[in-house]
Amino acid sequence: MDEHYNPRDVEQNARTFWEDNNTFTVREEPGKPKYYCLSMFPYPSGKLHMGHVRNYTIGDVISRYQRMQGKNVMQPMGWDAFGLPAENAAIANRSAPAKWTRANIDYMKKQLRQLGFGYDWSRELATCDPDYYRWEQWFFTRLYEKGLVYKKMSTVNWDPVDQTVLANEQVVDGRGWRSGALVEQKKIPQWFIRITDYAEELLNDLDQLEDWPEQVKTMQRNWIGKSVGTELTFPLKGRNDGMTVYTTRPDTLMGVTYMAVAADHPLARAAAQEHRDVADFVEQCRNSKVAEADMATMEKKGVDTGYKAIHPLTQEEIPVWIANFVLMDYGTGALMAVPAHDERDHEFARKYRLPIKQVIAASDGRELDVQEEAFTEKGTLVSSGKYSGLTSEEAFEAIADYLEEHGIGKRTVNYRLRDWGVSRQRYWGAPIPMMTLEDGTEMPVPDDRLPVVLPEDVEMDGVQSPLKADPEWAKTEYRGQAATLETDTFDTFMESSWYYARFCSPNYDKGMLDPAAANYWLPVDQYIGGIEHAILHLLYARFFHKLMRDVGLVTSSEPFNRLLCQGMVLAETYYREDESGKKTWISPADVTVERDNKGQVVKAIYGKDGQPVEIGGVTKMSKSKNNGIDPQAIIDQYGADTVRLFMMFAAPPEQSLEWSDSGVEGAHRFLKRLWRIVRDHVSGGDVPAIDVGNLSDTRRDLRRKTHETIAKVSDDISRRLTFNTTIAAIMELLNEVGRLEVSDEQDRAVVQEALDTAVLMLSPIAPHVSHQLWQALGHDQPVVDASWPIADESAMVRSRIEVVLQVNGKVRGKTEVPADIQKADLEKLALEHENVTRFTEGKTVRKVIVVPGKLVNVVAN
RNA sequence: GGCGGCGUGGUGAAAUUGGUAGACACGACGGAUUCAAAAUCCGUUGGGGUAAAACCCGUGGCGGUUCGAGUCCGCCCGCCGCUACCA
Repeated sequence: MDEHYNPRDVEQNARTFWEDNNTFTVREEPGKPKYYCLSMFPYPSGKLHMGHVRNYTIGDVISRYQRMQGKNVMQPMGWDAFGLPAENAAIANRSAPAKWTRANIDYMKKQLRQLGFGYDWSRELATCDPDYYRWEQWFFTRLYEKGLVYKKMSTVNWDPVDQTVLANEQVVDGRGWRSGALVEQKKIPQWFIRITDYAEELLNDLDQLEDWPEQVKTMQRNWIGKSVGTELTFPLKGRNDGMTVYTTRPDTLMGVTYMAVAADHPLARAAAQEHRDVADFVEQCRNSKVAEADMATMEKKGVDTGYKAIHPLTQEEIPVWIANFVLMDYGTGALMAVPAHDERDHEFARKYRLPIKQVIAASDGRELDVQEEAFTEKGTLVSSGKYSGLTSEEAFEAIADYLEEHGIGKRTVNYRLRDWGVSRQRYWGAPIPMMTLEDGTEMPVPDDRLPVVLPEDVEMDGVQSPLKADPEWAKTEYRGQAATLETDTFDTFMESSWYYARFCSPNYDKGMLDPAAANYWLPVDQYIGGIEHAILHLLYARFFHKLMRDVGLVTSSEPFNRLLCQGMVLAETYYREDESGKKTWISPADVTVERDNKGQVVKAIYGKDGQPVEIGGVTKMSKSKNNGIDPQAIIDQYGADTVRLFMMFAAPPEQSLEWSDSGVEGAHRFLKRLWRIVRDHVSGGDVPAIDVGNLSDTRRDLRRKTHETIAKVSDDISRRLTFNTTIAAIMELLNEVGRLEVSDEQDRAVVQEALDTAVLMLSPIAPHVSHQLWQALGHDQPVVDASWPIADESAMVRSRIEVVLQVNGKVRGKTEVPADIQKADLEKLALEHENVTRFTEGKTVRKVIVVPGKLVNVVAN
């Protein structure tokens, strides 16, 4: 064993061993419990960033732990290879997106290997490979046949920078979620998948996902946005048609004082034909709709159409307004306004002096002034004719019944979720396998012509997709009839919605999935990825899984049993400001900090000129703040194990993690120390077996610590997924080893057990150094195949324990007592304790609370 | 505005079921080793208080429940994330 820890050699050796032995190549083994551990695959942007390193380290730790539990562990890796950055890079470099992408994949794969992740590389896939997207195209045509795909002309979000259509979900504050450009409105024919057909199931099945963070499930529920209400039609005075509205509060029907429609609503257009001011207002709404960045402060505005609706119960005439807060896309694009019981309606009514009529009273009878403030809770109906006195719930049913009986309305369920638009006007994506015949018929590309291959040898001009620029590409024929292929490509969320399933049979060429393999491995046991995918990716993947089930490819209904969302990686920022207030961000790698003698940072110095810089606070690593730390530099300096160890130690996985150079050094120091302790120990030669029945107190103490650590670490790593406390516990164990004065062979025997245990438990986190140390400790079997240690209950038994003595809840002393002490004896002992009597003197003891094995609290006053 | 999360030493954090607040690290300070430094090892390290103890204060703030609250409840302040008028 080498004198010093040399990560470069140690890590190279371990990697060579794993590669030579195909350690991580797995196949289905019926009868052996499987464990499918998946980390979200990366977009091959060029090189790994710290977020990847964190994500993949968590996945690898879990995988290696499960392997040591005897599971048949599959941990695959691949590439989410389609997407816009490749096009942008290709334009900048005057090369092809495919070439750029494949070069990035090669480099990042090398980095992943260097980090020692135990992937089954034989399963590697890239979504830009025709063998992959071929089956996506095949699947899409199945969905088309099932009527789950349709095309519609619709107003879509047009991103003028990316030259692409964005889904509603991809528009953030009226801007493209990637480019940040203001989104424009444009009408384009688009392909849609009917995710709304599955809205109910996607919502209900969330309840089965016990091991998903509650936060993510809540976000998905809100996104699906189910509401139960009533649709009802108000006749319009002097017109043949009526206006249909959707309400979740039919119990407030008697409080309607005006109606409101969206500016795009047919009624608004009709009114615009008749009145100049209405036309102006409609035009104004259309232009301001998406350009308005801060909708929260947007003033509610409206205009009276002049139309009158007839209240279906009272036959009263109600004015119809156009209001800028009514959305055409939700419900029917029109609503019945009940200003007394809805905040938006209230604000609007006050502004335009429309009447406010109370019809709900608070259930607890408290006085309300609905002229001042809307009362939005449910309660008891008042001023509602025959419905007065009913509760909101009763009135909901009674009024809905009435409307249905009289053919005025019906109960309706509404979702906020919209269908999934999958067309993109980009080049670098999977071609949508549809074609249009000369006679205008649209049909899917037949199976035997799939895949529709994306040409890779192209030149990007930055304006038009090469698919659209080349008039020849789309030309085809069908049964003698000329036809043209669709030149749009799929949303890249399509590829990432099923890759987890393809990993089960990545090279299968007889179908999308090999059902035997898919049903052996699926569902994924543990999925790990960033919280930013909490809604979109995870919802689409869940949707795809149900679609695949309904096509007969898988038997399960949900793809991911357990989900872990890791937090962001943050770093300090530094900057300088010039006279104009422009900030120049300086990389933390070029800055050194000075501290006062309390350890407080007082100054930051730029290494290149020795002058101070401003400290800008800790934020997510990003290009814009120039605070990204390149993992490669850290790996080169300290080795992969140090990086992995630091990442797992600095914070629990769900929390954000702050990068710290000194923390990295600390992690490295720990590994060096471990190396030295093992080296010193093994230099003493072989050790005898532990004479368990005949241990001195100090040896028994160390042995107890060893087994307590096993118990704690096993729980932390499997149930709690708190790797930071795992590492802390192993450090404690080693500190304990260091404290034991080794004087004879039995001392060495308990030290051997402690070190064996420490190395085993550290091996999922720092696998390279553990590989070597395990050998050095005298084991022939590689640590990666070793069994996880099992805590020996008998070694954890204590004969004496320390209990805390409290008076009125304050700690007044501690005392060591036999572990099996009787409650009465312990109570007596406590009351006689010197420091306890000091505080009970002159008082009456009212009560004594004994928590067995923990504490005694004497209550006295 | 809504929903969710968080707030603990100089710093990252721990405290798992309401039961010893600050484990484990980082940093800082002191010491050993060294010609010197790096590396390494040992010690101290929430604040006040003391010769040392005792003791007092302390988990964003105020209140409450409890024998006992970082943990539960209410209100308030601050930070972060998601979401954006969903009838």
